[in-house]
Amino acid sequence: MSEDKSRSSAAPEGGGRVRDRIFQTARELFYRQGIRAVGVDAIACGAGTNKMSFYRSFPSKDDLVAECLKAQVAESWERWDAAIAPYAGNPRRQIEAIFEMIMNKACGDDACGCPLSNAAVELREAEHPGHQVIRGHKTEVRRRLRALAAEAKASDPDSLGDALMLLLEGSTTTRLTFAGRSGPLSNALNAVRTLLDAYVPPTATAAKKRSKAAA
Amino acid sequence: MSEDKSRSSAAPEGGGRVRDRIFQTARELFYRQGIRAVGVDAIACGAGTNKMSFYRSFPSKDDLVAECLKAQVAESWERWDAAIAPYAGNPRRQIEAIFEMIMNKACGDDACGCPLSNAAVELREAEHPGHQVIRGHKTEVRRRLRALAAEAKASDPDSLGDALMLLLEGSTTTRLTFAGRSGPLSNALNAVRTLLDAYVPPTATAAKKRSKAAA
DNA sequence: GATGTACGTTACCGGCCAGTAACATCCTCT
DNA sequence: AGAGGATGTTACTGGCCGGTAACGTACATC
Repeated sequence: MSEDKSRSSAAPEGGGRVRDRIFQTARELFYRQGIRAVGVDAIACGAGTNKMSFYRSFPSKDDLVAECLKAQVAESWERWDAAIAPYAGNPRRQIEAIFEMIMNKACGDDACGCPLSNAAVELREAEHPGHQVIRGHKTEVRRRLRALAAEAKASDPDSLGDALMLLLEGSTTTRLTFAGRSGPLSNALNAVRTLLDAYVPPTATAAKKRSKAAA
Repeated sequence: MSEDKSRSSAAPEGGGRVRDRIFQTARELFYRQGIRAVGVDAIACGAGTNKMSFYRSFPSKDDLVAECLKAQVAESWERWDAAIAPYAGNPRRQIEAIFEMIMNKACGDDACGCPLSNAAVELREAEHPGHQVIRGHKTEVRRRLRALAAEAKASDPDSLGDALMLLLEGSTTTRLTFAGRSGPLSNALNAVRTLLDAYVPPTATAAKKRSKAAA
């Protein structure tokens, strides 16, 4: 009982420790078992509290779901930016880095694909608050991939960007059916590099690598 | 005598009209609203009958789900075979035809992506009877795409086949988030053709097209 | 006319679901 | 010491879930 370690109530309003525990527990359970498969009782219990404390922190399960998706979006962009940061000015390498990051994260050993895409399957009611979160995120992914393709001076940036997005979505999706890297995503990076080679015309800087391969 | 068509007891057990109505209703509702979102009451009611008749035809909802997935697999291969049949001996054209078929079916105007992939998201319990159906289907898709890539004399058939599968899965997945063809799948065929061009070495028969484009 | 079969109807079960009320506790800050 | 806020506890509602029992009805065949 007296085994308490950390105690701080600095959050401005409604934000306490219990809320964070519930939030993290919910994100994990939603991701592992699916949103519809997890009840608020299971979330509260998994967070070491009870349903009453849940409803003191969140107005409803749907609101929690939407908030979890928003947090997922934010974390996703953090990883995205961190992945491409080391290769600023090298859009081709940045694109590869994004896919490497995805391979390790959403397609890793204990991964279950993309939480946003999975949520899009589970939440079919058009009025669910999580819908615009998902759609906004995917739209931004598409925009950024197209922008990177343009920065890489692709012959058709929109086409390349969309192709990369399809590969990305396909990679996370197949992760749910094929365990580990045994599935087609083992060749995802090959596909990315092939598309880059095909869409990005040989420039002066890239010519040396290309001529070297041809020799 | 007992050789009538609609009423014979040729079906081993339980094959009637109500069963078919329930089956078709379930497939439609599962596809549109999701498997977990549809209860047996809604299925029976949608089929113009009641829950009791449901359980006279199917031992459980999970069995019905698995049977729906099996039917989906069978129909999927029918469409696949019908799509590639006109282009026998032309694997490259067959691959394009498959994607065209997918664009019209799983990514059509009123489509909700791939029922099998969606089911993989919703059915996370490892012991669900539908799991092996999904996995078997996706494995066969992968095998056939790789075989087509090999038949097309791709430089790396497995890599091309997997890339095509990722594009395919990505196309159906993005359909749930982007309405109509507004999403990245508008460039799916471009990606397919680009990959085919990149993986399939220019042969004598393909050289004329390629040299024509280069001129 | 008897029988069997397919189907409809009603009622019910236990369990889980999302969500709430009322009350007790404890911690923290003043 | 006292107050207020955050949390735990118990019990509850109403509804839907998957699944079942018992019974009634229509029909077709023999």
